Formats: sequence, C-alpha cells, structure tokens
Amino acid sequence: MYRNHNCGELNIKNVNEEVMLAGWVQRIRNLGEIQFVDLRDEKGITQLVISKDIADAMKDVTPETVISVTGKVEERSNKNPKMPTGDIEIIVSKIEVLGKCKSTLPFEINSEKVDISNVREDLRLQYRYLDLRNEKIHNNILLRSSIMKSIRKHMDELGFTEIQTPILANSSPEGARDYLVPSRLHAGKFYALPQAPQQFKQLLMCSGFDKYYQIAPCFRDEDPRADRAPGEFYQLDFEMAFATQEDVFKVIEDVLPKVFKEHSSWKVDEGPFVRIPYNEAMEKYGIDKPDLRNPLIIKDATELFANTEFNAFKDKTIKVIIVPKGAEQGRKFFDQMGEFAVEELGAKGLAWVKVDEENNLVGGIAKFVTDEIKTELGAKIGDAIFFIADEKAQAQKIAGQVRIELGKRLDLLEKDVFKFCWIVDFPMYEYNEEEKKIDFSHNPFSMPQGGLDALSNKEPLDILAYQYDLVCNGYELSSGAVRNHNPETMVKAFEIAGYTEEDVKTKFGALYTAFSYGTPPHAGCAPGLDRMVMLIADSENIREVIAFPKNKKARDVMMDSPNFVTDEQLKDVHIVVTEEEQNQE
RNA sequence: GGCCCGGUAGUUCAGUUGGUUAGAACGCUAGCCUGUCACGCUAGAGGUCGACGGUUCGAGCCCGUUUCGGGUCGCCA
Repeated sequence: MYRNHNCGELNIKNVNEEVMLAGWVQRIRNLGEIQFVDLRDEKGITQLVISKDIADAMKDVTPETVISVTGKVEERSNKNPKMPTGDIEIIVSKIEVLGKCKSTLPFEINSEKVDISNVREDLRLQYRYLDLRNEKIHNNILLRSSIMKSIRKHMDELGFTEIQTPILANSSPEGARDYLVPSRLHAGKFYALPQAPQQFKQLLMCSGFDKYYQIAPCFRDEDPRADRAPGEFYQLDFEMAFATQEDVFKVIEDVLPKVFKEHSSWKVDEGPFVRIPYNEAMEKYGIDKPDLRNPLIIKDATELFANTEFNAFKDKTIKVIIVPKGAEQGRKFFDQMGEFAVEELGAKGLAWVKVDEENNLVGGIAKFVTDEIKTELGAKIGDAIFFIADEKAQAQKIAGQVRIELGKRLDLLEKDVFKFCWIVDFPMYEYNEEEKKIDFSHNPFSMPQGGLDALSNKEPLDILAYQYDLVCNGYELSSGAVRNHNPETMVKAFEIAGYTEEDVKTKFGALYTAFSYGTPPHAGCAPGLDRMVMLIADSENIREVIAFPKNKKARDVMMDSPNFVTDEQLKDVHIVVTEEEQNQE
C-alpha cells in the first residue's frame, strides 16, 4: 500500500525495478528543471529524482513531510560514496503526501549544520517526538532496546526467571521520597510507587523462586542530576536464593561485559572485576565510585609531616597526589588548581612542589618538604606533588575531587575503555551529625558481616555489611547486598538504628513474617539500565537515552504533566486541594 | 532548599562605555537554475531583547524583584 522497500536497502542490484518507498523528506535540492529529494525512514536515506513534469506534486512537500513515492531504481551518474544507497536513485513517477508538515519547525532536524545537542533542552523535550527523529537520539533509543534484549537473553541463559512485581505498592519509611497514589476504595489511604522492588523480590526468594530478575521501573521523588533521571528510572533488578556475594558478582561479571561488548567498540573489563573495600576506596580515590581510567592514586602523608614546621599542615590529615610529568606545568596551572580547590571544593589551600631535573624539590612549599619525604612518597624526577591538608574525611573528599579534576585538565583518562570495579565492605551504619543518631549507611536489609553476633557485640560504626556497589568509569552502576533473612537479626539491626520490633513489624510486616516461615539466604543486585545505556552510548546526559524524559523539575513539558485534575476525580479519591495550592501554579 | 550559569528572530548566537532604524549564520517564503547530495545565486518576511519595577534625557546593556531552564551541593535506604 505505502511501500515495498525501506529507504536503506536498495542498491545496484535493484536497478530497473519498480519500487514504492515511504518516509520523511529530509532535504529538497531544487535545481529548477530537476529536484533531488532525500527520503528518510528508520533504515536509511534514498535519493529521489523529481523531474519537471511531476514537479506540481511537490507543491505541498516541505522538509519533514511524510510521502510515499512510486518510481524506478536507476544507477546514478554521480554516485555518492558517503551513502549506503549512494549508487542508485529513484526516478519518481508518482508522489503521494501522507502527512503534511508545517514549514517552520521548532528546530532543524537531522541538520548537518546544527548540532542538536546545542538546542535548548526544554524545547527539544517539548517537541520530543520531533527530537526523536534526530538520528543520534533515535539511535540511542534503538540501542536501549537492543541492550534490554541482550540483558534478557543472557539472564535467561543463566537460569533467571523474569517476574513482574506491583507498581501500586506501599510507601516505605526509609530512603527516598515516595510518589503517592491516592486510593479510591480506601478513603485517606495511599499506594506508593515502588522505589525499587526490594521487598517483593526478597519475598519471591521466600517463595522458592531460585533466580529472579526484572527490568524494573523504579520511582523516587528526588531532585535529578545529569546522570540521574528525574522521577522514574529502570533497573536490571535481580536476586538469587542460596547465594553469596561472589555468586552475585559472577552473574554481573558474566552478563555485563557481554552486553557492553555487543554494543560498543570500546575495550571492556573482563571479570573478575577489581574489588576495593570501601575504606580503601576512600583512602586511595577519596570517593566511593572511583573512575579507574584515571591513573592517579591518593597517598597518605600524615605521618611524614608529623613534625612539620608548616602551620597549615600541623595536626592535619595530609593527602598527597603525585602527578607524573606534572613538573612540566607552569605556575598558572598550579594557581588555577589551587583556585579550583579553594573555591569549588572549600579547601583551605592546595600546596604543591615540583621535582626538577636534578631531582631537587622546587616551587610551592618546597622548603617544607624534605628529601626524605620525597623518597618515602616515591616521587621521581619530573613529578609534581599536590598536598591536601584537612580533617580526615574532608581531606579525603577534597583529594578525591582534585584527583578527578587533574585527570580532566591533564587529559589523563584512558580512552575508549570501560573499567569496572566492585566497592565492597560498606559500613552498615553511619553517624547522623544533624540528628545525633545512628543511621543505616546504605540498605537496611543488608546482612551485617558477623551477623547477630556482630550486632550484639561490636561498635555499630565498626560493623561492615555484605553490601557492595558496582562502579564503571566513575559512575555508580549498581548497589547490591547479601540480605538479612533472619528475623532476629533484622530486628536487632533496626534496633541499632532506632527502630523498635513493633516498628519493624508495622513497616515491613510481610517481610518480617515471611522470614519466620523458612527463607533461604539470598543476595542480589540492581544495575541501573539508564546509566548502562548512557555509558554505552558515551553520553553524559541520562535524558539522551530516555524516550520521554522529565525535566529537572520532574515536569513532562510535552504532555504538561503533572497537572490539575477535575473536582470529580479529586472527590473520587477523597482529596481536597486548597485554593492556595491551586493559586501557586 | 543553598550556590553557580543562562533566557535577544523559528534555531544557534553576537550586541563595545548606557546613545540613530537591535545584527549574523542556519532555517523559512518568493524568483532564477538539469546532476545536486551541507546544491548555488538573488530578494524578502521574521523581534513585547523572559516578566515586572527602578535609576537615567535615554536601558537589550546598570540596579531590584520575579519567572523559566540547565549544572552542582543537600537529597537519592
């Protein structure tokens, strides 16, 4: 009816065939007696030739108009080697306009003159259906589909069962803010969209499903970031019965390298991935999601400066970053790094020295750095050394950010490679300075290392958890844990964070009760799908890999959502909106 | 919620110390053009300079408020 070929498949072998093509007009080159039209569909572009005698049919045809054409395939006299279909063209005999297009578009589509990523993002999101015609972003969505297929294939091969869990779920007191859904049948009560299928998947373990997975939608009402989607996102959520941390690692180390390799030409780390204990990560990288493409490593020099004369270093934790060939940099570079550290990071300063060609310490704070210190740190001829002095946690954090910035400014990152690592042994608890109490540092359902015994006998802040993060190129791809499947241990773990047994029963009743009916030890993980696609697509903006993303304020500017609803609808769900609230818009 | 950056033609941007009628490129419209493929040439249309208020003889530009958008910190078990 509309077409018998797509726009990407005709070639020299089809010459003389009578064909029908349909698609979008990408460009019209009108030379008077003859017009050339680039016709585009998802599969490619084919050049049409419109002669003077049917030029009338082009009257309503503007770029992005949808047409169907009939014509004969001919070999081109001027071939275009840049196009897959560049050997042929279609001598058009008939044009049918299937969908007219306004002559002025909100932005140029598939223009080689304008980079779409420079166009205002809110405009692109308002006309997302047009934006998705752009090849680059269109391909991101196709890539995402292909990645999901690949994930399902490899998870199935490992014996996982895909199970869907409810979207209308319950509010959970810990963690992110919930998206609430008012109940019509139960006045005053609310569902919540799941922040993750956490409790459901643990219950599936109790039910005897051996290996569960799902590409699961998750909803969190928190502010977004460039790498964090507003409102909703997807995870490859999985959980395994009778499994240890290592069993979970093996699954990831099998599936992810395959998925990445199938979709990228970059080098991909093979399993087993590097394991870095949380404390070591904070020491060496100053962050719990280190980018291992960056070769710089933070060293500790607190002991070496124990008797220093330099006031800024007295009684401080001293962190050191040695930059090979850093001595080549001029004064300006060191000044700008210092400016960055002070202004952006809140550092008190950023001290530095160079090791010159005679192996002497010069510049910066050279007079406070002894040769002994230089030797102990392993600094060599041509190195620059940066020093960060502060309270321990702050010094780690600042050094971590300085390390990242040095990597950027000196272009030190290894190219075209995906480097994975596991951050393991997260602390179970952390101290909440504001509320002066102990909080779960990560996931309250994690198994503490040492179990009930550790909870009963160790300092809470010293207890580690079987809790791990998967990191790729500086992005946190996933959290995961061996779960706490013992009701007694669960109650004790929550007790330390200030919850009573009654709280646990009320808030996590199903899980608590289920665990008393025979639940296997289980463990799992949930890599973020959007971030995976973003990494593979080599994009720095997560909205570029989501078909219809919300903006920074969690609004869908295309559908104009969220929005007011009718009084009838409100009445149904027993909600009263005050005038004041309505006027705020 | 804090901090930073931005809003000028359909799009991307320029706009000097505050001083004629606010410009460029691309796009759009019209005309010319038979081998283009980022076609070319000629002409034209297109602006509440985000909004409001202030300073000034005079504001796109300075000041204040506000709004919209992005980045980041908080937040994200």
